[in-house]
Amino acid sequence: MVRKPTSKETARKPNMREAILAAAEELFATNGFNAVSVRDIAQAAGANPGSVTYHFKTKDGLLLEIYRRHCGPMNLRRSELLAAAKRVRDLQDRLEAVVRAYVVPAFTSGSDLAGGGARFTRLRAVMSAEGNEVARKIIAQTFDDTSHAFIDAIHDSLPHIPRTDIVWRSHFLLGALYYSLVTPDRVSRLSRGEADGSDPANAIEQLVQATVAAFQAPALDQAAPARRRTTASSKT
Amino acid sequence: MVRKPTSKETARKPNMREAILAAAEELFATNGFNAVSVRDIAQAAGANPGSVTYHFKTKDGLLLEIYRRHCGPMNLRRSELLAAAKRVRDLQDRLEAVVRAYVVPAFTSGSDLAGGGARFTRLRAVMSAEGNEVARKIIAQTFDDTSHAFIDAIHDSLPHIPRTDIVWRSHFLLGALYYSLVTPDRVSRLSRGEADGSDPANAIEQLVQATVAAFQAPALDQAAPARRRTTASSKT
DNA sequence: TGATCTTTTGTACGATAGTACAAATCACAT
DNA sequence: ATGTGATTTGTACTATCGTACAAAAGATCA
Repeated sequence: MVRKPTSKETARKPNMREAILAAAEELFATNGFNAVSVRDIAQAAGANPGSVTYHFKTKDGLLLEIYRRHCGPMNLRRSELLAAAKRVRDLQDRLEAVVRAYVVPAFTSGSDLAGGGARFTRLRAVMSAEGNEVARKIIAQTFDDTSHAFIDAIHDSLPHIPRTDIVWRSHFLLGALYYSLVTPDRVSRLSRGEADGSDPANAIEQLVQATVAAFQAPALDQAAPARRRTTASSKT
Repeated sequence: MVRKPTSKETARKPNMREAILAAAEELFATNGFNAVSVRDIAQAAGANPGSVTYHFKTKDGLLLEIYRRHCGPMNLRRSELLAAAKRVRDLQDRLEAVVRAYVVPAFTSGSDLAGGGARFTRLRAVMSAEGNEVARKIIAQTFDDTSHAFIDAIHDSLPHIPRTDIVWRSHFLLGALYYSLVTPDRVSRLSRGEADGSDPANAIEQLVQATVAAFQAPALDQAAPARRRTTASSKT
């Protein structure tokens, strides 16, 4: 039997507010912020443009609410996975577990909260590329703590690597992660159909494997950068 | 003595067309395509909005011309560097040389052509994130050849790694490269000022070092994915 | 049922978008 | 100097943008 909505969550369409949020998330994540109009969002959600104003006041407010809804559950899940990963004894295994704890939630397909989800991660990728102001503020506030926690955990597994190198490499990890979600088709194209860039499990395994190796690379000696052998960097 | 312009390249401002292209490149690369208006570009170039229409007909045409101008010289330079890298005998050294040949041109600071330049690379990153149609077409046409050439070269240095893995890892490389150019300040912030994310030489060394290690990671056995030890991937 | 609060609709307003086009201005060969 | 072709300017048109707001519709409870 279908549950009869108790009080608040009623409307002609069951929870139109959610539909608008989902539509906006999808459209922003695939086309960017400015390319999508409020009318586009309303149409995709089967709503009236005025409804968007009613629920979220402004277009920025809509984006803000998308972030607000995801950040809490996502960081919670990440710190859970991180805590579990940190309990791994073997240093090598722990490193992989930590990386996995960072990567896995970003790829979860669930359109609902809890874990962030691939769509929200892609949204963040696009917003950061566009230099969106609203997103920039939230990210610096919300994600830097998580990032530091992961960097610390990785540093614990690799004590001989300077923190600076860890920061760079985890930055590369996030870039690779973002790009895999933004243009998965490129992988399929370049591999001539042999790999499916849209398959999350595949992407996760590849990303974890490659990233763990990158973290384990020897430290980059900043004091004497000219020491490194440079074979074919000529012809500048 | 200042050269007197011969015939074509004359205007009140020496080559206003170039100024518009440069301004558009800068604005698109930092704010995205739709966030920048033709009037913004004209103002930044010290030109009249009508001038943009005169030279490039449409806003898409302007973006197209930016790509057209860079792609030729950039791919030329890349294949030069790649050819030089492929002549390196030692496999380990060759791999690093190939990666360097891929990375270095993308970071060159010169605002003028020849090498692509960081600004154009950042532009490509933003356009790919936004799913820009004009950019998508050009990229598939122009860059896939270069990408394949690099993938082949890397595969030659790592014969025991399946091509699929190489594709994934070079995809991650491009993502990391893009992200480093999009938000360099994040590196400075997370390293608490110890690293300068905006320093190209620094970024290149870190990226090359990490990427070479990633490429050298053991192959990911796709036939038996459950074989891999999985320590803390529980709690799904 | 009728009162009241929440939500949706429809419409409209000012701002700004991309682009077109005629007039003005320039560089330069004659 | 003057005519000519290339470029720049100024302006205007239409479309669409984000947003506001009053009216309609729905839900809830006395």
